[in-house]
Amino acid sequence: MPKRDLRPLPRSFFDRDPRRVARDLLGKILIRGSRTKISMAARIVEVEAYLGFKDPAAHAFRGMTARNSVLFGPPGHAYVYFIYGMHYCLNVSCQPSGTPGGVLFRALEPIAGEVQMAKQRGISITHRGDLLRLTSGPGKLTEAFGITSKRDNGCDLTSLSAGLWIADDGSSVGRIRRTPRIGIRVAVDDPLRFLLAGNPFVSGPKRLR
DNA sequence: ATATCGATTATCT
DNA sequence: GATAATCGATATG
Repeated sequence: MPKRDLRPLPRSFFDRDPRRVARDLLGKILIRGSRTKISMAARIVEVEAYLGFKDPAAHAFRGMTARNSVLFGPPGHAYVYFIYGMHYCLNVSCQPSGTPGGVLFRALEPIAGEVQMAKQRGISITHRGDLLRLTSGPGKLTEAFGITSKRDNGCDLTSLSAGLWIADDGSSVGRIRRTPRIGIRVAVDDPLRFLLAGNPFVSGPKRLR
């Protein structure tokens, strides 16, 4: 019997190795809203872990900069960065201050607020399958959730104050699959991508689903 | 000051 | 499978 308590996950949840956080984040819910109203909600179905100084693919690998400083701060905060001149990506910082690490949100399964998501994505939902294009990619899900500037960079995802948080609705997750990460050119063999096996909202090539 | 490239997406062949 | 779109961060001169 699922919980209906959708309060933010505690900071301690994120104060761990990004690989552990990534795996445990699958099945949780990303929520946009306020104390009185949830405007959007979607299940986390695909994430990637990025480590610190030992991970050449991580933004934190070459040390702290103005851009990646959130990764070096306390756990549970949003690291939002701009990529390819047109997309934003959302991460959550992991591990204690001084130890960089994070988890990239790569795909979500919409639960509520699909109309608003479609509006912010600039697409209409007229065919079966259009829902699949709402949040099935790191740049898509940020656009759907209105994370379209660095305004959200650094916000606390363990609090209601930013209007963006992560909750556990008590639902059980099915089989979890690990694969190499997508879109990187170094450390291409490390299996740090985690997904709900067979979930239709997952991004990337079919062979990695 | 200028060049290169990226944790992507949409569109075309 | 290949490529354009588009810009901030980073590297190099």
